[in-house]
Amino acid sequence: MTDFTDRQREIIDVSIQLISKGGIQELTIKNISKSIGISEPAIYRHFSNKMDILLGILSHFKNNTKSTLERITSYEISAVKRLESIFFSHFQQFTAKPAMAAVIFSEEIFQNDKRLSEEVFLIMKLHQDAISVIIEKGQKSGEIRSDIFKEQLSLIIMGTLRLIVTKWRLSSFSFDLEKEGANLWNSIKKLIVL
Amino acid sequence: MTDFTDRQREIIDVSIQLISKGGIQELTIKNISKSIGISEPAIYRHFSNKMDILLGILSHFKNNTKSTLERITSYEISAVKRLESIFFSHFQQFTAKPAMAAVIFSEEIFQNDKRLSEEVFLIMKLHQDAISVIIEKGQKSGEIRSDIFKEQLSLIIMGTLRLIVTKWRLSSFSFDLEKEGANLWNSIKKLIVL
Amino acid sequence: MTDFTDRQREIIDVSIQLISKGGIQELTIKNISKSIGISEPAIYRHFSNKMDILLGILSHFKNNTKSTLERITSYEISAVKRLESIFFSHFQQFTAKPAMAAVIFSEEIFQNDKRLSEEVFLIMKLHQDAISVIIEKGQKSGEIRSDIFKEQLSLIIMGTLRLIVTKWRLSSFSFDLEKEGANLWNSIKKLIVL
Amino acid sequence: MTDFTDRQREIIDVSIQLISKGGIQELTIKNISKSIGISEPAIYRHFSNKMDILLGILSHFKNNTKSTLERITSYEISAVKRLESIFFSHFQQFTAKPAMAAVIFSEEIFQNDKRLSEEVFLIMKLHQDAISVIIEKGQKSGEIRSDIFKEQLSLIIMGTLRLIVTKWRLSSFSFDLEKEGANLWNSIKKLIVL
DNA sequence: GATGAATGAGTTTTCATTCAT
DNA sequence: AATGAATGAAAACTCATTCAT
Repeated sequence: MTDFTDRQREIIDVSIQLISKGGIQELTIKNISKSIGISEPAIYRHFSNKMDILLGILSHFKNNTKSTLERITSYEISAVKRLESIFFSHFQQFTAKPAMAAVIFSEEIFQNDKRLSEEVFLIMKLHQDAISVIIEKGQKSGEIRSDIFKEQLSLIIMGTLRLIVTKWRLSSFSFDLEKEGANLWNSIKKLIVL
Repeated sequence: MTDFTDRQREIIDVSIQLISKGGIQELTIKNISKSIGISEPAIYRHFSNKMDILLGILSHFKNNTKSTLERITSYEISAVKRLESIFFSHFQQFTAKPAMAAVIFSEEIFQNDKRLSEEVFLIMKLHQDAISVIIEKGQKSGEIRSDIFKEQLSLIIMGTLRLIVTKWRLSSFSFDLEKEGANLWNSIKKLIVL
Repeated sequence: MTDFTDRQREIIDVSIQLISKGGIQELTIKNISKSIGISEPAIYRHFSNKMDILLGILSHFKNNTKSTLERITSYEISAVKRLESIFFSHFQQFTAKPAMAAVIFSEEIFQNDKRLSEEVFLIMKLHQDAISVIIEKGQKSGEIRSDIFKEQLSLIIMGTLRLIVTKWRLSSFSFDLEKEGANLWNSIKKLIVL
Repeated sequence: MTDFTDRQREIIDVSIQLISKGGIQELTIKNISKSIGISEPAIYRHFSNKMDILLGILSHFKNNTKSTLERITSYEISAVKRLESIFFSHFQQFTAKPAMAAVIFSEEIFQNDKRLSEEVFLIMKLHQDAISVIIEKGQKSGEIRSDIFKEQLSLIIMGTLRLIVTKWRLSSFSFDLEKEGANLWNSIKKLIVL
């Protein structure tokens, strides 16, 4: 749970935007420094190298994921409502920071280094485990259908969520993600509740 | 429907493998030429620049997609069987050429150029339209439930397909994609058939 | 005969160690400050720039050389004993501070600046003149053979001394310099005394 | 016994000159390329990195040393003449290529990497072993005095040789190395022959 | 005395591409 | 169809130094 300084947060933020705009190829120290308005060497006062910036991005995502999931888990609501909350909180976050959408589901960006890809895998598992646990409870309480394994239901839910976000991004954010997402969720609900 | 020479096909193939291994950062003329065993300038005999290689990759994917979809559309089978065929033919292809799995769903790779991202968008739409059409037919014939829009069903199906492939890749191809994919498809079937 | 503050002496000391470890390339303000445990700008409170640190090192060597030579010259002993004292006092100093051995005979380190290389030349001359004077006395008193010019004898003595120190250093100080040096000196004595 | 291309030999040559002029700090890819008159990246066609250039320099020295020593060993001459040949051939080489003198005895230059320092150590040992063997023969044949160990005599000879070369270099090559060297050798001869 | 933040100039190295052969 | 040699541009990173606090 690393604590970042203001400048570090700024660098992470700008980096996410750069990746979102043109892929990792766009994430250069020059581009970061230009975006912030400081010199290139100044970046190295705040992160000892580029890898550390990428790890910073992932750490930021992980903290985000953790606190969102913890918040939702703390609510006293039904399983389906819980899943809905996860769905909707993602859409809210992406609408607020569209750049995040381009990076958080792009495992490819982080695949060229073990430490990075492991971290990505961990974040993915965090989501999946949380969703699986919720589904399991829903299945036990009779809220959610039990004729399909919870792992598969969680795959279907997450996959759908990811794809609509990807489409939203590829369409240059041309539709209302929160609205379309809500519609989509209603359809998923129809499929999984008893 | 560009026709590629043997060498061009070789370059495209090797390029897909390189991207699969380490992201686009790994796709350099040097790496391509080293993998093939020819000199760097030799690459330029076959593609006039790097962009053309990337376009070549996408053209290859598009041709693949088209012929697969055409083949499946030509069969006289039910809508559900058709969807299943699309699912399974993907899993077969990825199992045969795992590198493809890392590239075909990675829109981020091609996002830094308009011609590339448009091409990516087109391939995605090709799939989606085909699936939508099939679902529509299935809904009309009473095979598939009609209380959910075909666009949404197609999103759910494609999203799930994509995510299991991504997981397979991130796990370093550590499970049997064809088997797990078949299981998953059975679950999806339960959800969408009447 | 500059007087150094404690901090300045510390910086000079640490600098010698750094050069000893990895050549001048290792002597950076960052490395100095890290070794001491203060910030980089803090170094500039004590030396106005890097050149001044290098001059400080040489000044330190010069003071050392001078006082050693003066001390030895003050003794009322024979010429041969005097030469032996110079030899042995070097070995003692290097054994106590091995890092010095790597720097004091490395004229190359200081060659890229006139002020530095002149200073180096001067220190070398200090040694040589002292040795020459002693040899001359020894030759006049009949202690040392006179069929070889004092300049050449001094070259032979100093060259041998330097080389054994270099070998000691290149062997990572793996033998007892004082012992081996004493043996070597006995052999030299055989060569030069009548 | 690596074979170098013309360009590689040129790079090695220029590198030795640069180091001679201003120490390793002067040996930058920029300076090399500027001296030769090609671009910086062009250097990398001929050496894959800077380390390889340094290894190239040492390989050059090693080959030189080996062939010189082999040549001298092949002559049917007395031990003393042999030593003299080694002495004189060094002085000839340095007079022809003064830059070499600044690099070949500067172990410090190569100390920041294991592979380099090991290679330096090896070259030094090559010389020393050759001289030791010659001295041993001379002692057996009664040519050279036997009351001093051959290792020590070799140290004295090599140390003296090195120091006069260093002085020649520090004096900006201001005296005739071959002449002064010859005088010095005559004095050494007086010391070691019976 | 000391530090956090910053910078201009420079380091090694890689990249896509060109050209003469 | 292929290669050896080369290059301009740019990459990540380091260095000595400055300045406000």
